[in-house]
Amino acid sequence: MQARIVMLVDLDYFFAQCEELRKPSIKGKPVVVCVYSGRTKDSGAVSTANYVARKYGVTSGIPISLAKKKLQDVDAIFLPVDKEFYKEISGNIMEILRGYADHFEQVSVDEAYLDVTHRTKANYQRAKQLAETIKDDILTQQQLTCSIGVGPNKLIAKIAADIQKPDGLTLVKPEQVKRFLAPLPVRRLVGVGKKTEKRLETLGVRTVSQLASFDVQRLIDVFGRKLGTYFHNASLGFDDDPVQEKGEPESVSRISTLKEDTTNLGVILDKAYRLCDDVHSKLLSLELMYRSVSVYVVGSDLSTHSRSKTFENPTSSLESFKTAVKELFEKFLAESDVEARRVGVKLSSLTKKEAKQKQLTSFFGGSS
DNA sequence: GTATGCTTTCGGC
DNA sequence: TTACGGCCGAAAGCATAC
Repeated sequence: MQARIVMLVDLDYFFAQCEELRKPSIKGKPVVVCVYSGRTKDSGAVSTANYVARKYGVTSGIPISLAKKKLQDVDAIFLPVDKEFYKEISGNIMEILRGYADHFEQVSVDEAYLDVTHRTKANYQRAKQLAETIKDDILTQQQLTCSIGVGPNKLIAKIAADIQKPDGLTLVKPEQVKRFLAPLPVRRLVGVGKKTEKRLETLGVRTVSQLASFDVQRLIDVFGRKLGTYFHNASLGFDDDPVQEKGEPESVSRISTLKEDTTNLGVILDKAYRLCDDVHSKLLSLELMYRSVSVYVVGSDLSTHSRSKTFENPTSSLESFKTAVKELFEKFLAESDVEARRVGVKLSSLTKKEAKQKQLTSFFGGSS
């Protein structure tokens, strides 16, 4: 593949920044955006907090009550998440970003990759100017800040964007890649999770530079050809994954907290079937069919569990969905004594609802 | 023996 | 003192296919 220039644009503390936008008077105060579960007044978790709140140790995922404790003597703002509002703002920004890219890929509500090779003539000076223009434009049009990483591929752009934030801009030119990556822990590479980190550590590999000098054949022996080759390439900063528009989602799910912990199938199904209706209507609006059904349980001890089943053929039936959900929860309750705190349902192995199935049916079904 | 697919769990945002 | 969401895709661990 020819030399590319890829950017990752990451909107800073996105949900909290959206709230500052809606109500500028809260700027400068700690802003904590929360998902309230509705169980008790303050049950729930922190989704995002602005940097003022982060100074007090309030970060994503901590319990709301803990966040309140950390901010007890401070004039802090606690707000419930308003996803629709954030999506609307995200949509505006993604539209702006798309206009600056040869190829565009939105990866989440607040992140997108831009391949800008052509319009910068593969020149980093121009790429830096373009990134500054993008930051200005987002600030002018939406009054939001972002952090941008620029590099020869998605792997480098992503890691670069994390170097300076909020309101950061980090360029890593091809000739800088090696020194940029060398000191990083292997954990920073996409594809290296906790287990893989451990396995690499037993091989004496902790940093990317150690990975880079590790024998490829041994990596392949340990991790298999696909993964071994990938690790080797990543350690050298090679990544040919193209920037391209995401197709359809791979799964559609909903999860919700119960009023009280329970092992009662009826109570669980009452909640789960309503989640099924939501997920199914989402499925139809996307014109997709599913082949796999999963259920989740988060136990009273916050342990997570799931069960799933995969059908022979894709379908879009709500009845089959609910029947499968019932079977899966029955199965789960029969083989576990976990009390359910939260329950969820998921459809996956999604495919476009189209002529393909019909062709198969008419081919095999003949006269019908 | 490796690749692929399915199931379950993990972790980032 | 404890405290605890919702969603997604990645990771991990098997089972089975090639």
